[in-house]
Amino acid sequence: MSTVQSVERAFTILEYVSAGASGVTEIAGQAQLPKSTVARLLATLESLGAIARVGDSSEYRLGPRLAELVGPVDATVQLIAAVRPHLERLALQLGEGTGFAVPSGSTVQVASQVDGEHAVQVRDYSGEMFPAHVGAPGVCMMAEWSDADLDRYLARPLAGYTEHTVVHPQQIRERIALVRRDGSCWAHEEFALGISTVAAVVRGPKGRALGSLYAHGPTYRFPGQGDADWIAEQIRRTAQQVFAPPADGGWH
Amino acid sequence: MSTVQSVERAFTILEYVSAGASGVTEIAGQAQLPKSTVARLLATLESLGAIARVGDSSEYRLGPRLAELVGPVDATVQLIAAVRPHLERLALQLGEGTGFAVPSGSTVQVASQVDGEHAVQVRDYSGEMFPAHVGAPGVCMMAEWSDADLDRYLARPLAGYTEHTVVHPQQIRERIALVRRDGSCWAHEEFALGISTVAAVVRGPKGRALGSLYAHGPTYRFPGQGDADWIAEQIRRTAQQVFAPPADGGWH
DNA sequence: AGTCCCCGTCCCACGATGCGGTACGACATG
DNA sequence: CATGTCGTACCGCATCGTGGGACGGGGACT
Repeated sequence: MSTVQSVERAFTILEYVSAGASGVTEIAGQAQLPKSTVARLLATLESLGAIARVGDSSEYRLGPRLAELVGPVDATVQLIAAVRPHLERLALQLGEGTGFAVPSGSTVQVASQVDGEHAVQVRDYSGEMFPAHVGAPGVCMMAEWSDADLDRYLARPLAGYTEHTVVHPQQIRERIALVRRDGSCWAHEEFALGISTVAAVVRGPKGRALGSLYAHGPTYRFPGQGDADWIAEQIRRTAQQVFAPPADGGWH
Repeated sequence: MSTVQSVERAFTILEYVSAGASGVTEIAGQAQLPKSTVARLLATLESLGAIARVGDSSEYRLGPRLAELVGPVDATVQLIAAVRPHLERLALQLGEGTGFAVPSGSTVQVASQVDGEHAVQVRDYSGEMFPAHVGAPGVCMMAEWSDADLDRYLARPLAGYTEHTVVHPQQIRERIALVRRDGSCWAHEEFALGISTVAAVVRGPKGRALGSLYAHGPTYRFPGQGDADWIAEQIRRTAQQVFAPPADGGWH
């Protein structure tokens, strides 16, 4: 079936506005459309609430309407609330800090963090975002990506946060293969010197990966000698418990 | 300037899909449009990723594209991260539990909660949602609404969670007037028996209300005798500190 | 098994709507 | 003051979107 050109153009304009383009002429240039066409589509999107002008200017930003349609904030807040008791229990069990990161495009964002019991701690990263390849939580999320998404991500230059950050695409692919096999991932001093992290994904009731649950600590004591496998097992086990199915084996 | 009918229709369809309507015929009926028109617009939205079919069926759901455009999860997670140290400090200062609620349509959702020091505590409400009129945080958010939004909300039957919940529209209007004057709000045993809450809104750098910061405790000890005004002052002061402007008086 | 009903898809004729060029006023800059 | 750029409004045109209707598929019912 054919599609509607005007609607496709409207979404193109929304993408440019979302990406920061803000005036009629700028958007027309980027979208390769006549100004009058862009102006008319902008007026339509504005009347719908999909975009809004900034004050009296001719600069546009996304408006409230799309957020109203999507409404995902509630789900993420509930997810964080559901995960946090597990983070607290795990922090007591391991004696180290724990955290939960949610995917956000090709980054992951630290959504919740619980301190361990030691005086020497990992600082609070709550709210901060990292490229997906930088550290165990993100690599665990990447293991859930399609091949196409992974290829696209690895085709671009990747930032190294420390000299230990794995940035070579082939090495990233290999460790993703390991994550897919083992269900968890260790990273040492990759997003910050002196910090080690082990992560596993939290899956929702329907099996979709919602984020990564992890523990971290100073590399000099975490993991303790011979503890890495046991700690990884606790991480995987805790991640599975967040949305554990009933004992009869499944959801209906 | 004129607007583009096809784009308006596409958004109408998105609203019906978002609200749960799922098939061509159902949406056509609700939107009062011919089936072929709806089918073509659905096909366009599907090709854009704005909606997606559920498996091989003809049921539609919102697709990932809109969430990608909006991307508000990051902002809320960052907001929660920004607020939490203030909640922790305030909980220590007051000796009672504190919390932060974000607006979600005509409800408010408890986004973060910190326990007080007492053995007798308010239980964890993290993630839970309440109608805006039920309790201090929501009433503070309502004080930010336009008159039209307020009229619309008050025109419908309002749930009472306890016999103390204020559900009479005129009384709600009066207390909103008080919030607008005083900048904070007390509520006693309105969303749950035995719990008192005092709240004030947290404003972003540009003055927009982002959510409500509050303290709560068992009504028998909170507030202490003669403490209500002082506690309210601490709540307002803490709320203002979350995004305090520089000392020169403003943002530029 | 046959019939009926409803759904979603597709096709096509038609004209309404969207397109895009252009002019103009407002504003910023030198 | 001159110039350049922007956003808006207008208008002629024809392309694109509309909507009626046919059709095949699938499910329900007898």
